[in-house]
Amino acid sequence: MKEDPRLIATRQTALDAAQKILMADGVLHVTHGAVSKVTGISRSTLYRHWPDARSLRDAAFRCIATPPNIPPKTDGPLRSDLHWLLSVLMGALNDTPWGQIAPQVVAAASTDAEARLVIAEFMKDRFASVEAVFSAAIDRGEITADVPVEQLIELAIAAPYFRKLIRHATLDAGWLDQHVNLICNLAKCEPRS
Amino acid sequence: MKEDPRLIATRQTALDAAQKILMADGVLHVTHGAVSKVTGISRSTLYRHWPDARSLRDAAFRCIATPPNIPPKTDGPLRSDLHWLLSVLMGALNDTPWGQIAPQVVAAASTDAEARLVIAEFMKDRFASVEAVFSAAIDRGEITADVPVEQLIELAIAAPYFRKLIRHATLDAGWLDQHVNLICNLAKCEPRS
DNA sequence: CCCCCTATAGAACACATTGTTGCGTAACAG
DNA sequence: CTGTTACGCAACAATGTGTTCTATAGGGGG
Repeated sequence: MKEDPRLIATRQTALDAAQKILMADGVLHVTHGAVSKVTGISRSTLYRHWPDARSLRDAAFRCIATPPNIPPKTDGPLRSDLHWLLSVLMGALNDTPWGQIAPQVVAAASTDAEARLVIAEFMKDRFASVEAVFSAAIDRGEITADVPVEQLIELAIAAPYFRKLIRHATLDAGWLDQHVNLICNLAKCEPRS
Repeated sequence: MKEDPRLIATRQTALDAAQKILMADGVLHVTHGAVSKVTGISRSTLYRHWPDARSLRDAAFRCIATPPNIPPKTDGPLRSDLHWLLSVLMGALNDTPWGQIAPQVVAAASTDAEARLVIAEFMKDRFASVEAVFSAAIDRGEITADVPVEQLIELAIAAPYFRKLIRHATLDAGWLDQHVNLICNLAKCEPRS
């Protein structure tokens, strides 16, 4: 028993429109009425698919927040691996829908457990990627095992997000170079009590 | 000609209620009707003070976002100064209204220039505080002048905000110790090309 | 102390958004 | 071909938004 093609078509059309509205006008404007106006789909039909405004917004969020796959690279020197990985993250923030809606997900997360989950899973993947890079460096003996990897991962990821979401500063190649330098130095310098 | 005390009283009462609603239920629920219901102030009166929903919400935001004054301390060792300063910032994020509404300001900033301004000014103060600490350390000769101060400031501040707003992780004394250690190490370790 | 000014309360109004319901129609599946 | 199901449409209530009018109560200047 295959799924009714009408269901699929409606869902697809509506979600496409919802995403466009989300990115263009913000979460507040993602509404059954607005999607109906854009797509021509009846409002009651939309309500049948997404019973309330929240579920509609959540659906739009989830569509966009799907993380891009990050092909692993843990073979080169630490600096090289980190640079490549962070450039991917930076690119996602700069050039994908995720970068545009992330602030709104962050805000939603302050009152909404669902949004917190979206972020938590998203970040879990990011942390795992960076962690793999550091682990490989330790295995190679490039850095010692006693460096505070957890903290370095956090700093590595926090900086681009902070610049993008909070400071609204640019994320360009020049900044990335400096950032990677700093993290690498930190990973390789001896802790002084 | 003094200002009518009724104006002042109304504004005060309404803004207090608006702030409570903002923190408890989110920006969406800050509405003339809601404030009216809580305070007993007539809806028409509220509209006379704040002509539309946006101005009411902005007013509530601005009330809360007023930064706490940070008394400067730049006399001790770098580690001590930094620890003290960041503990103040951390405390603000943990225990003041600002920590609760910051996510919503961040989200608003993605589509609203007004909110971007609020954040920019807020961060400008924070950066200046940290910068003063580093400058003093350089003057004392505790660190060399060639450390990338700009980046260190950003890392120092980015980490607590990232943890609080995005990861929703705890900001406790133990974490702060580690964080300060890391930043200090970074400030004092020799760059390796 | 009194009068004028003005802020407030209250009600009525138009309008948009949110969400529900019932019904006729059209499309899909077996 | 027939039963099921999704769709569009219209009507509906409830809430939020914003305006306008009038009556009243409170404060300040003379």
